[in-house]
Amino acid sequence: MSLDPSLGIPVVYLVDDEDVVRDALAWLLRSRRLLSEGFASAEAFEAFLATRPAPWPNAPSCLVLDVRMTVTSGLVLFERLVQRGLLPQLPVIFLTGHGDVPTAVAAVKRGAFDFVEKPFSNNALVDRVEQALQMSAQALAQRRVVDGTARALADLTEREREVMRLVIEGRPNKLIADELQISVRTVEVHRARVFEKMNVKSAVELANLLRGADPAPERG
Amino acid sequence: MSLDPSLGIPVVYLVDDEDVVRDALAWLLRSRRLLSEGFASAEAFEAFLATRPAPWPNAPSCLVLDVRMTVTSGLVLFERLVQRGLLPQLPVIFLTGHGDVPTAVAAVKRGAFDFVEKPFSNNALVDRVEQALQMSAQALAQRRVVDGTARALADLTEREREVMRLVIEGRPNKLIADELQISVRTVEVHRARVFEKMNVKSAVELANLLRGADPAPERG
DNA sequence: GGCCCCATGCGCGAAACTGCGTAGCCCGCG
DNA sequence: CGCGGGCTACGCAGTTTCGCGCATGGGGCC
Repeated sequence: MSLDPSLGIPVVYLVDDEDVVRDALAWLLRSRRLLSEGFASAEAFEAFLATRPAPWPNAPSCLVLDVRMTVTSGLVLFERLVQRGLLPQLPVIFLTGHGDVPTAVAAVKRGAFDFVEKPFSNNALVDRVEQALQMSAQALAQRRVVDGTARALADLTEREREVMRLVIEGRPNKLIADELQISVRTVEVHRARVFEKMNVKSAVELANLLRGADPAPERG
Repeated sequence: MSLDPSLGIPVVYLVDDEDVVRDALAWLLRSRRLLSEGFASAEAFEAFLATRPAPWPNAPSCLVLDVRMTVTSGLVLFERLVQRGLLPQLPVIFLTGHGDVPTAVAAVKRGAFDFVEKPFSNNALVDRVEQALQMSAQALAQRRVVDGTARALADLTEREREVMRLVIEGRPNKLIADELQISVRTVEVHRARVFEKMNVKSAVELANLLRGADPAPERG
């Protein structure tokens, strides 16, 4: 496997309230040439998050998270990360001492990357971490594309968006003009501007561009 | 929640080698007005599958599957169903007596709809079954669309597909003609035939149609 | 009063769509 | 063998749509 270097150096975040665990993990990861950063509580990690600029992470990252912690449980922190939409870019690997099937199943269904019981095999864990980083890299690349089109989209005029909507439904200018109660010429102007701003040359390209730019549904 | 009646009556398949469990589940489901069908082994269920016509299921269905069974484990059967691509249309709810986190996590990550420990709450299980049926119904509806376009696609000539490919890349007829070393007129003919066979009126509609007709990637 | 957005008109050339007709090729059917 | 039918390919002509430049005008906003 190989990570796109343009995405930056991968980082593994460790959140566990036991110093020894964090230290052991940090040592393990370091021995495999993986950079890590430790936090002793969910609060500490969230405080760290608050200092990060908006589009975060920008480097492939993953979170190794202890389920049971004092003050705030790993599950709660996880849920907050889900809410913030950080999941795809920051895959979460749970660590737990006490195997609890319903919790594990719920976490995975909710989008956790993995759920590992302690004690764990060093090899296996590092493998999972690397797979998580891989997924993060993919998500970051994907996000770049989506953000790009989203920014272009935001730059459109209201009218232009309106015209665009009808264009990507496949309607000819004439019908669009009719529907919006404006002249064909005006539609053409808007259409041209949309193509220009979205950096495409045809309606089909525009449609193709917009297909990848919307999220997928959830599961039960 | 409501199921599309055009999809047929929902069926819950029960695979468990213990008669009492099957009977209890059948009774439970029946009391909630859900049709079920029991199988005493993975083999029995697969034999049943073999008697089914190719596009199956055609009614919303789900499988309640015991993990531990003699002869063939539920996990093995599950894996075979995954291989056959039955998962989306036939969500699988695992039942297990012995909580095993790694197994549960692996199953869910592999696409199992749920993983429930015995003993379970009747209410909760029926809820999950109904959600699974709901998902199945969605998957079936989705499959219909995909199959429809796939059939139409298969009805195209080789040349027509070729032209179509370039059309949905957004290229004008002129360039397509150039690329295929044929006259513009011929391209127009093919293009028109493609639109006719695919039952669309514009290139954008065609692109939109083909977008939904391909599967999604996997997870680690 | 510039500046931007929206809207429109006119006109030209290019591209697209359609109908009608032609034609070679291959293949199966009687 | 001849004939119809499907596939591919092309031309001509007419209509429609598109793309674009040029010009005009009104309504906000700083």
